[in-house]
Amino acid sequence: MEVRRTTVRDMRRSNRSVILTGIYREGPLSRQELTVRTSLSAASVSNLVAELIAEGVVEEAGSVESEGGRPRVLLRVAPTFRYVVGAEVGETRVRVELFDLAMNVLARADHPIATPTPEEVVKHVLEGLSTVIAASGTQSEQVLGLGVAVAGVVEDNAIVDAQTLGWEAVPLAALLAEGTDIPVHVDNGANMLGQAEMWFGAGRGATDAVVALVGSGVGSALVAGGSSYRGARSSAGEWGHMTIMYGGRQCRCGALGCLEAYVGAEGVLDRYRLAGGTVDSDEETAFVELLESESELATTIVNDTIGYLAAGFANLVNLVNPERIVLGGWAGLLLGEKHLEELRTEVGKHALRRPYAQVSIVLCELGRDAVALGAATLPVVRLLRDGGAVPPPR
Amino acid sequence: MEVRRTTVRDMRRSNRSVILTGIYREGPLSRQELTVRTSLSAASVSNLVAELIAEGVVEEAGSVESEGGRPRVLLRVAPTFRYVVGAEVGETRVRVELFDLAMNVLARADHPIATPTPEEVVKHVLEGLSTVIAASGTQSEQVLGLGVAVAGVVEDNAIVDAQTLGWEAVPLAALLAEGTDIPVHVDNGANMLGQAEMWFGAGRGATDAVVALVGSGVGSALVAGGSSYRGARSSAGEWGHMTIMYGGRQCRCGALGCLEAYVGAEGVLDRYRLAGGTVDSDEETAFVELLESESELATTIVNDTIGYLAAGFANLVNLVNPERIVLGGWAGLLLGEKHLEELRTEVGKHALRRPYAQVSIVLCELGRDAVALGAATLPVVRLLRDGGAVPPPR
DNA sequence: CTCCCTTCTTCCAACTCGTGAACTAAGCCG
DNA sequence: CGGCTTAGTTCACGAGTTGGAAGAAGGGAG
Repeated sequence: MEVRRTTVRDMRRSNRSVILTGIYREGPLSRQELTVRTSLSAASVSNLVAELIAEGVVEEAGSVESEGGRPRVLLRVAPTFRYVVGAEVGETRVRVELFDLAMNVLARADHPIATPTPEEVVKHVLEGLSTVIAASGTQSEQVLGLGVAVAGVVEDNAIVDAQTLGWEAVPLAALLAEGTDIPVHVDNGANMLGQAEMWFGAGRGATDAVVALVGSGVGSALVAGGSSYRGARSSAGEWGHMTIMYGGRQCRCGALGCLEAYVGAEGVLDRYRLAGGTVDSDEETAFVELLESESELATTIVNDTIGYLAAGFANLVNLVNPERIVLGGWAGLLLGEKHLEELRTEVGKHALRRPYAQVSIVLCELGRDAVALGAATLPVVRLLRDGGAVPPPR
Repeated sequence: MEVRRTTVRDMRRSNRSVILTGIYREGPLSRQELTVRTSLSAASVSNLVAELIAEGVVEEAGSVESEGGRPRVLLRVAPTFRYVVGAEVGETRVRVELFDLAMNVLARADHPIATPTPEEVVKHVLEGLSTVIAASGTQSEQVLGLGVAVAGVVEDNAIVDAQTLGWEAVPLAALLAEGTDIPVHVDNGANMLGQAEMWFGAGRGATDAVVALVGSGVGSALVAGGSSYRGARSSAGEWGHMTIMYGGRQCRCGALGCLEAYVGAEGVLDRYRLAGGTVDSDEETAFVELLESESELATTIVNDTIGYLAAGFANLVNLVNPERIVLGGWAGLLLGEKHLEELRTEVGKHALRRPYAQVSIVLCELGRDAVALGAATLPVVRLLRDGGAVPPPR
C-alpha cells in the first residue's frame, strides 16, 4: 500500500506541482494553455498561478497575441527565485557550479584533487559552494539545494560503494550537511549526466529512454515512464557489465565477457594492442588515433567495437523497449560522430524488428561537462515535486 | 505533463482505490489497520468503507480480538461481488476459466484448436466464456471482465504481432467485443503469468522483480515499482533475445548468440544433438531425459545451460537491479528444481557483487497453468484502480 | 450482574478545494 | 466607438477530509 493520496490539501499541493512542472518543463505557457494541459478548470489555474506569482516562484513574461482576442500572458518560473548548485566529484577534480532556475551557469569553481579521500572531497565541495555563492553575489538562503554527483553506487544520499575513488560506505550527504545549512542531495554521476540529457539535451521529450555512456568504462542511466529508474536498491543501469560474450575477455569487474571489456575505451585499446596495434600512452589520444587510423587492423578493431556496442544496444532495445537511446561519454561521442549510421544498422541485426523500429539512436548533445548541471537538477526536481513550496529555513 | 490529478472527486476515487486495494492485496484488514496503512483519518476510512459495504464490494468477515478492547472487525473484498474470466490462447488450445474475486476457479473450459486463426480463437473464447458462465451459474452481468492472454506483442488491447500463431495486426479485443458485452482486456501471455506469480505466487511482496520464463522459447515479465513495466510501446521484457554470445548460435529470430538459442529447450536439445546426444522426438520428454541422464555429455550440456542462463540472469541483475528473480516456464522449472543452487552460484560469477547480494532467485510456485489466472487479474486490476466502481451496464 | 476500562467506530462542525457561470479585461476590426 | 473574440477573475456552491467528541462493543474486577 505504497500509494497514499489523502487530504484535500495534498490535492492542492499536487495541482501546484502539476502546474509548476508544466511551466518549467514546457517553456513559457499561458494560463489558458495550462488549463488545457492540466485539465484543471480555468478558475483553479488562475487561482494557483496567482498564489505562485505572489510567492515569487512564477512570473509573467510578456504576452503573445492570441487569435483575435485578449493576448495570453506567458508565465515562466522566475529564474532568480532561487538558485541551485551542482557538484561533480571526479577522480582528479571537484567542480562546483551555481545555476539560476533557468539553469544558466552563474559561477563555477574547479578544484584539482590529488587523493580523493572523503574529507578532501567534502572540504573542496564546501569550499566550492562558498566560492560560487560569493562569486555570483547570491545569498546562501537563496540557494535551494546542492546536488552532488559521484561515480559510484548511491543509496539514500549515502555512498555505498565508489570503486574508482576507493570509497566504501561513506555517508557523503551527512558529512556535507555538517558544513552547510543548504539541503544536500547525492546521486550517481551517470544518472546525473543522463538527467541532464533528458531535461536539456538529446533526451528532451522522451519518457522511456536509456542514456548510454561509454568512456574508459561503460555505464548507463535508465529512464522509465518519465523518471529515472533506480531498481530495488538504486543500482540499476549497470549496463557495462552485461555479458555479451559468454566466456570472453576478462573484465576489471572480474567477470568474463562484459560489454565494458569490449567497448570501453580501455577494452578497445587493449584489444588493439593485443592485435598488434601501437597505442599512445594517453587513453584519449590513443582512442582518437585509433579512430582516425586507416590501417586495416584499426578498421577491424573499430568495426568490431561497433558490433559489440550494437549488441549491447540491442539488448537494451529488446529488454527495455525504449523510445530513444542516447549515446554519450567521451569515447561514445567520438565513436558516434563517425559511425552512428553503421551502429544503427548493426543494432538492427541484433534486435527484434518491432522494438528496433520504435527506437531512435542519437548522440548526447551536452558534452561531458553536464554532470554538475544534472546534479543541480536534483533540488529543482524537489522544488517542482513540492509545487514550489520552499523548505523552511533552519 | 502526464500526471493530472485534479478535482476533489478524483481524490475520493483515489482514496477508495487505496482502501480497496489494501483490503484486497493485504488480506482481511480492520478499519483500524486501514487508517494506519493509508494514513487517512479513521473518519474517512469508516466513511469510505461504509460506502463500499453498501455497494457490496466489501464485506465484514469475522472479528479479531484486540489488546483488551473492542475487537476489530475484519474486512475483505466480497468474493462473490463480481466474477472475472481469464482466457489463455495457446498454439494448440484455448482455455477459459471463471473466478470469483478471491480467485477461486469456479468453472473451466478447455478447447483444443487445430489451426489458430483469429476467427477460430475468437469463436472458442466466446464459447468458453458462455460455457463457464453457464457452468458456474453466474449471470453475465456479474462478470466484471474477460482477460485474454496471448503469446505475442500486444499494444492497446490489439495484437500487433504473434509469430507463434502466425498473426499480425489482429484487433483481438475489438473482435471479441463484437460477441459479448463483457469488457475485454488483451495482454501478453508472459506478462500474465508474471502477474499471477507476482500476486499469488513466488513474487508476492516484491515491487521490483523479473519473472523469467524458460520453455521452448524464453521470455520474461518485468515488474518495476510494483507494476508491470511495458516499455515505450509495450514490448519490454524480450529477455530471450538478448545477445549473450556475440557471433554465436543462430537464433530463430535471425540474430546470432541470443540467450534463447542457448537456454530455450529447443536450443538446449539442439546443442545436445549437435554434440552427439540422442534426443527423443517429444521435446519435453527429451528435456527430462537430458536432465536425468548421467552421461558426461549430458552433464556438460546441462552445466553449460546453467552457465548461459546464469549469464542471462546476471544481465538482469546488473541492468535492472531487481529484488527478486522468479524462474518459471516448464524447462525453467525442471532445470531449477535440480540445479537452483548451482544457478545461484553461477549468477554470482557474472553479476556485480552488490546487486547480486540484493537479489533472491526463486522458482515459480504456480505451475504453468496460471496464465488464465493472470489474465483474469486484468479486470480485477481495473476494479481496484477504479476504487470498486463498476462500469455501467451497456 | 454491574461498573469501569480499553479499543474500535461513527457522528458532527469546521475548513479547504475545485468548479461552473457570470463577469471583467484586453486587443482587433470596421 | 461599438461589437466581437479570446483571456483571465470572482464568487457561491457542492464535495471531501479532519479532529474531536460521542457511541458501541467487549473483557475484567468486584
